Amino acid sequence: MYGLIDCNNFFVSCERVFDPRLNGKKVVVLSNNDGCVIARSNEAKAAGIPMGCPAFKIKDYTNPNEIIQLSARHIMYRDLSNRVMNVLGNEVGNLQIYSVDEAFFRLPYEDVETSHRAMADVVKKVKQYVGIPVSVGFAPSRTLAKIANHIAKKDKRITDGVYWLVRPEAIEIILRRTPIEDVWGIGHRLAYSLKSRGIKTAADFVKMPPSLVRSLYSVTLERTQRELMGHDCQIVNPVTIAHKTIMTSRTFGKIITKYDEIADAVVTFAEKTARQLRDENSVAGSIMTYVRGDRFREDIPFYSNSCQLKLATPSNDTMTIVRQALNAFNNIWREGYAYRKAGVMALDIEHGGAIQLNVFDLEDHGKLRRLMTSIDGINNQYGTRSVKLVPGLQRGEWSPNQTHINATSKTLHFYTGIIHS
DNA sequence: TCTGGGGTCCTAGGACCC
DNA sequence: TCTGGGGTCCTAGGACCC
Repeated sequence: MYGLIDCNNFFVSCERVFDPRLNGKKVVVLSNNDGCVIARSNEAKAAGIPMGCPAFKIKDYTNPNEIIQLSARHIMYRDLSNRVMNVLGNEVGNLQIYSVDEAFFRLPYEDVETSHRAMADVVKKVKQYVGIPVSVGFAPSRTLAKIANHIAKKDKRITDGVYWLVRPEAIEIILRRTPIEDVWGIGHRLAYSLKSRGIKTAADFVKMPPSLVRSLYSVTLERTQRELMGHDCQIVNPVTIAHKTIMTSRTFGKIITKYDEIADAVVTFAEKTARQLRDENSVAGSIMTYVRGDRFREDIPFYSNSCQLKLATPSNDTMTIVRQALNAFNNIWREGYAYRKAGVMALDIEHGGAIQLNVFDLEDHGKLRRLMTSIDGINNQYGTRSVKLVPGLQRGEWSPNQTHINATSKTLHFYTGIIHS
């Protein structure tokens, strides 16, 4: 039996914690570049604004004067997420944190009654201590727990935020009411394909012969099907285990054409990637840099490319990562194109092995001098602003737009400074 | 005017080897 | 002119998730 706890409208709920005036209003939180909608209050959902809606299309759905648009503050969301997970972790073991706003766990007690009371209590405590509304769904598999959680959120008859989807007859009824595209693991491509075969609901899907599902599609989809039948297929790889890739990328706030300005972004992304590697006690075996133009502009030539380079020795050292990211960038840089996005990715990651030398371990002056010599060398080669030993993202020409930071919660200045982690 | 960022897994196909 | 069969490894790309 699996439980899934999921925060309701998480980013919007976070904003409301610090600004109660947002309660009852149509509120949306926008993606990094104020690009599109990544969280909606119930009121905004009721107005018909879809997830992922580009910000400039919001007016197609509702009077723009009635809706509050906010730039995302991911550092603050991460902070509140940790607090939610702490409250939850005190109550249940085997917590698998799946994303910033949801976690799976095993039945906390032997019997259903006690488990239900315990979880209803957790829902209350999270609201009371952290200020975030959450819902809990229980079911025999994680895919069904997703559906159960959805019901816990939607069904008005559920007043304590906890819903059990366990009895086979109940599961059957619910699957009949679940559109195929609402099943976890079935995106719009698969939903489109399945519908063309007459599979419209989760119940239709479960009736397909599993061997057919596998031969027509994949083992992944067959696992989803078995999960819907109530079998636990371990389809989740919780994010709490070590990362296999680490990426830092941004869409620029405007089109960038100059080498130095993009190199500045690449260096910044590489610094952050290296820092995260060290935070996770990992080293990367290779580094990839990519650049791309503006995919929505048809009036200018589009260019997109990437280059992956191995490191001589797996490393998490800022200097090493930055240098290789710039090497990769130099391989793909083309003069005369308009760039809108760049990113740096660490791959072939190894964990927990021998700790590599990194710049923050360098204490004696000889090492430090050699380090600075290296920095100078790189700066000479790539431009004076190439290397900065300041962790975190800098403000450059490429910086994303964030024009909707909620100014009313001024005490949160701390959260609004630099781009999110 | 304006369309995010950061992940995972699976598969097909090519390179290479014996 | 002829030119097998079977295996592994790697990569690119496509699908999905929040």
